[in-house]
Amino acid sequence: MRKISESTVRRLSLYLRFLEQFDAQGQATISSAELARRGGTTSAQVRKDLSFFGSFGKRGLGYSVPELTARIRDILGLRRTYRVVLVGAGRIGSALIQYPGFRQRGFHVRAIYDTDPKKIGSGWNGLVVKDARQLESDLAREPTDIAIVVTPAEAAQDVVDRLVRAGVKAILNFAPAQLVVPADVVVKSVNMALELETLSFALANR
Amino acid sequence: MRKISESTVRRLSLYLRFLEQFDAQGQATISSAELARRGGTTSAQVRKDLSFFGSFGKRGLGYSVPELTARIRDILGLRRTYRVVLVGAGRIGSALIQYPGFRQRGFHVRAIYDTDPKKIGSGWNGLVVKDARQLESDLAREPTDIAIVVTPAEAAQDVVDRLVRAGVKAILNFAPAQLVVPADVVVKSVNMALELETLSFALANR
DNA sequence: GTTTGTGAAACGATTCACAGCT
DNA sequence: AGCTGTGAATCGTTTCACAAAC
Repeated sequence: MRKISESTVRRLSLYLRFLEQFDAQGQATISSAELARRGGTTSAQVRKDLSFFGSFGKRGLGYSVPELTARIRDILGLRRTYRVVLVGAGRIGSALIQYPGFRQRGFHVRAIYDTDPKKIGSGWNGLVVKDARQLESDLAREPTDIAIVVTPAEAAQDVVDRLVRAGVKAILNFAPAQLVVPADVVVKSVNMALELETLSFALANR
Repeated sequence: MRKISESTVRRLSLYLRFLEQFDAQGQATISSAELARRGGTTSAQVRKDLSFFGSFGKRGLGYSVPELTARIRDILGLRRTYRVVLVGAGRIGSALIQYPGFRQRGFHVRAIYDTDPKKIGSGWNGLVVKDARQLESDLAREPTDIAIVVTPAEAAQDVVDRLVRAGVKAILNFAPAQLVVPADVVVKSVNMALELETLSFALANR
């Protein structure tokens, strides 16, 4: 497939959220202009984003809400569910695991790992924290799509290496570390301090 | 000042983190090539990023680690500390407030607000959760730079409107909602479900 | 000899504008 | 008449490549 930019993918996710809202309100069709208004972009951008994947609209009419919803779900790979494991049973992990948005969209957290003996064995939202040493044997038994890494920065690269060796192809990283992975593994890093720094930059430069 | 792109600012944050590490190791100088290697970019990109703000290096030698560190801190507005308030005393807020990276970089969470009577008055990492109705009067007394919004999606726009009216100029938003603010207010949204969807897209399109 | 700083070139993303369907 | 789909034009960002500084 032609190379799709990250911004296009992020906008598709946004459009999907709006489409779900319109669908819930029973609205049958929607124009690119209306989607653009909601998403803070332009109608041409919406049409261009969609055009990479096909032509889903009707000229003069707009897009069928249920159809476009289904198409975008398809494009984003949201028809199936994903097995997710969480490495690091700290506060951020704890918050993430209970975030309803994950489950709603088919991301099922199936195991939590930590190295701290005090945490191992404790219950966590219906799951028991497992010993991180079990990671390899568990993943061999239960192939897993996505790992969320919430370890301290020092531990992150080692954990990621082990996850990659065990066949994990997608990693969401919250550790403030720059991770190295093979080309066929995709990493998305979320770094809170960095987000705040874009704000302080904006405040300082006005 | 000339318009600086968001990607440049994010990279500067990254460089800063690396510089701090090099500084801790007592390294005196660093080349754009070495910074690039660590940050997963190119030396030309590093030099271009810095060139928007001045020329900080010595040809043939590289950059003085302490000097460049100081310059980037300056650029990012990290010389001063920031008063931060948190709106929404849920799990994500709880995790964020204890994240040491914030305090280390001068972002001081000074108050937490919620509307839930069961949460109001409870202790939270040395702070007491306050009634969200106090927001306006508190902000009038203690001007605040940054607000972190961790409310449910439905409540977010209302909270943001009140924050903006009270003079807050920068908002870090974790609620899965598209927020509308005046042009002089900067909003940075972090949306976990959207991050995961970029991963599922990558997994689906290989 | 090494590495910066920076115009110029290449690339990529967004916006324009309009022909083509409904 | 209204709105999509899409080449072409525009705009912004990254990479190249080299003169200048050390």
